[in-house]
Amino acid sequence: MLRVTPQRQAILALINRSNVHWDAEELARELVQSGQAVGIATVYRGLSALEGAGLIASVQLGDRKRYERIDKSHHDHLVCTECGSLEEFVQPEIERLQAQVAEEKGFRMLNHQLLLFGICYACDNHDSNQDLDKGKKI
Amino acid sequence: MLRVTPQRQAILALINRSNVHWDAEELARELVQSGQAVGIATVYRGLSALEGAGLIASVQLGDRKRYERIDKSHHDHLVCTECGSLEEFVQPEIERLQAQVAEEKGFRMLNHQLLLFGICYACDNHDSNQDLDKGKKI
DNA sequence: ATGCTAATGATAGTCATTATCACTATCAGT
DNA sequence: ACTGATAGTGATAATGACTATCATTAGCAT
Repeated sequence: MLRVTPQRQAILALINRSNVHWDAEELARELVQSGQAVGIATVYRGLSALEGAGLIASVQLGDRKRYERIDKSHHDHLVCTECGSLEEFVQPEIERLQAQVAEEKGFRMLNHQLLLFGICYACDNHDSNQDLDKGKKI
Repeated sequence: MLRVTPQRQAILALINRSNVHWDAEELARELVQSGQAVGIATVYRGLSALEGAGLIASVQLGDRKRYERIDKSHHDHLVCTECGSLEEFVQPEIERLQAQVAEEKGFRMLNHQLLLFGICYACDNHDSNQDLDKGKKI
């Protein structure tokens, strides 16, 4: 049922090629620049389909949804509210405790999302830099 | 600067009166029914102001933001993707490990959000009930 | 009581995402 | 390879949650 199209291949390739956390608009812009423009609606549908197929993963950040490549290992995110950057981390013990909580509550956990909001090292140590004020807030 | 108005008192009272996780629309509807109608824009501003003042808390769920009363203790949420219900839980060890991760990364954590998505006990054991299909998906 | 200014509320606007729809492309079965 | 069923595309309209605007109202510091 899920068809392989040039548009989806382009989207998938771009996401798998880097550690960037893309949102639909950024991805569409990048595809235009690389000469393989894809309609914005198709980008949204493609991202949704690829996520459904387990080929990419997503992080819901406020009103925006960002997509990233799939790692071998699940990870969570540190979100800098100054510059919008996402940093990844892995903490197996947290994962284990989450599963344990769900188990205790009779809750069949399918998924989870852990976001730590705050100021990243770079922003915390260079906040005299006025340029950073232009960074997107979350 | 933050003024006390009947509208905000009504909003605060409603949220503090129950364990319900309200969103702006639901709250506005409830206020209309209780005879103290408040403009939808005022509800949004009131919720934001009350959260800023530390009188209520919020959980960002997909595209919607829900508000809840402040407990003595921080808690996280189990989100049922079948019926949309929110269940709360506390796991101090997870909290501690989060702080430790941030510390190690040189990240100044200000806040966090942990959501466990899945099927709650009620939905998991009564999914033959067709009515549940009408439940709002997250 | 008075005035400064925050708050209200009706409504218009914003913005990310989804639906629509005519058309195109994939792919399974011949 | 041909072809039909149907999934995908893309331009654009629609949706829906939230925010801005602005004239008017109302806390609250003095």
